[in-house]
Amino acid sequence: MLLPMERSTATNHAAVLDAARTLFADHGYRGTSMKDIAEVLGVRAPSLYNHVASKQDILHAIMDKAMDRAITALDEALAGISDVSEQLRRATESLVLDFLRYPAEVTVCNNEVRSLDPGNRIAIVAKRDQYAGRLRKIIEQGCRSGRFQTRTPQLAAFAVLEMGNGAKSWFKASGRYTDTYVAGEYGEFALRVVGCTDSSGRSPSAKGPQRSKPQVS
Amino acid sequence: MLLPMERSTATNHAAVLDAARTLFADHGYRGTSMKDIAEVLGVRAPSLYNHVASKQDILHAIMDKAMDRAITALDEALAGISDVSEQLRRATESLVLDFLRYPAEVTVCNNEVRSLDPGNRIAIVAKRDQYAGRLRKIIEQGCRSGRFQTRTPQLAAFAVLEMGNGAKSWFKASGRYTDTYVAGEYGEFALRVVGCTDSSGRSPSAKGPQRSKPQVS
DNA sequence: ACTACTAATTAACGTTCGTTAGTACCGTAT
DNA sequence: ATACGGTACTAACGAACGTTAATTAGTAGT
Repeated sequence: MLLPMERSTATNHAAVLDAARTLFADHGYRGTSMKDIAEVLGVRAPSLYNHVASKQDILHAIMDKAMDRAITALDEALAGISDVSEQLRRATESLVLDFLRYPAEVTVCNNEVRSLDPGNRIAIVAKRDQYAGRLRKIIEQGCRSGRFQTRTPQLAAFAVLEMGNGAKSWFKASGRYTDTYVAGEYGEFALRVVGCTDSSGRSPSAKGPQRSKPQVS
Repeated sequence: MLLPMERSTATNHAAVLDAARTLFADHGYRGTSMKDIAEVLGVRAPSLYNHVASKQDILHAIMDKAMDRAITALDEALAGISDVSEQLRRATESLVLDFLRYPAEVTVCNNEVRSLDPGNRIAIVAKRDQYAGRLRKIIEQGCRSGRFQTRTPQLAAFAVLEMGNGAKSWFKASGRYTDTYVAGEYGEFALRVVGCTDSSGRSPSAKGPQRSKPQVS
C-alpha cells in the first residue's frame, strides 16, 4: 500500500481539522455540531470518530497547531536581531502576517479558549502567555534602554497585540493591500505606540521610503 | 400598587439581562442555558418567560443597550470639540472607558454578533458600523488637514478600535491603574498611531505633564 | 370577600447534541 | 481465495436544550 486510497474526497485527520476550523471560526465551538463538520466532508457524523477521538480533541488540535505555528514564526522573525526597535517591528509584522494568513485559526484561538477542557486550556493559555510575554519583554527592554518612550510598557504591549485583530477583520473585507504591506504598516503603528523615534535605518515617517507598495488585489 | 413588591431578590426584565450579561460574556450565548440564567436569579428556567420573550431577545436587548450607550458616550465626548486631534483623543478615551466600565457588554458585542438572528444582526451591525465610521472619519479628516501622518487612515482606524480590547482584557487582570488613567494612555496611543505631532495643548510626550496619576487599587 | 394580575411552579413537548455499538463494504496483502 | 485493516454506514443511547401548557400562590384594588 504505497499510495493512499484515492477517493473523491479524502477524509483523514487533517481534513477533519480543516473543515472544523472554518466552522468553529464562523459559528463557534458550541455552535458547530459534529454533523456540521461531517457534512462539509460529505460524510455522516459518526464516521468522524475514525479520525479523531472527540469534538474537544478537534478544538485542542486546531489551537495547539496554531499556537505552535505563531511561536515558530516569531522565533524566525527575531532570529539574529539584536536591535530592539527592529525586534518590535519584526515581531509585530510576524504577528499581523500570521493573523492575515490564518484568520480562522486566530479567530478560534481568540474566542474559544473558554471552550477548552481544563487540562487543554492551561496548556494553550501557557503558550499564549509565552507569546505575549516575549512581546512585552521587547517593549520593556526598549523602555529601559531609552529607545522607547511610554509610561506604560505593559499597556502598550497589549495595545500592539490587539491591533492585529483589527487588521484581520478589516483585511477580510477590503482587498486593497497585500498582507505584507498591511503587516508593514502595523509594524510602524507598533513603533509609534511605544514612542520610538529612531527605528534604526528604516524610516517610521510617512515621508520616508516605503517598504512595499500597496497593491490592488 | 405604588411600591413594587419587595422580594428578597426582585426578578424583572433588567435583572434577567444583568444575569445573562455575565454568563454570555464568560461562556458565550450558546454555552449559556436558560437554566443557567435562572439559577443566578434563584428561579426555574420557565419563570424567565414572564419577563422576556425568548433567549434571543435577551441577547438582542443586551447588545442594543450596550451599543446605544457607547454611541451616546461618543456623542458627549465629541460635543463642541472642533480640533481634530482633540476629537481623536476624546473619542479614544470614550471608547476605552466604555470598554473598561462595561467589559461584559463589550465582550458580548464583540463575540456574539454571529449568534443574533438575521433581523437583529443587521440592526446591531448598523450601529456598530456607525460607531466605527465616525472614528474613521475623524482620522481621515486629520489626514486631509495634514495634522495626522499616516498612509492608511482606514487601517489606523481599525488599529485604534481594536486597541481598546487589549485594555479591557488587561485591565481585568491587573488593578494598578484607574480606568481614566488607562483611557488617557490609550488616547495618547491613538494620536501616536495616526502620526499626530501636535496635539493642541496637551503633551503627547512622556516627559510632559500627566493628565492623571496612576493609582494602586 | 371577590376579582384581577403577576410571577412562580411542575410536567412535558419535540429537537438536537456527542458519542457508542454493531455491521457492511472495499482495497490490499498473504 | 481468504483474511485483514481501514472506513463508512444505520441505529440507538442518554442528556440537555428552548419553549409551552396548566396550575398554584400571593398581592392589590374594589
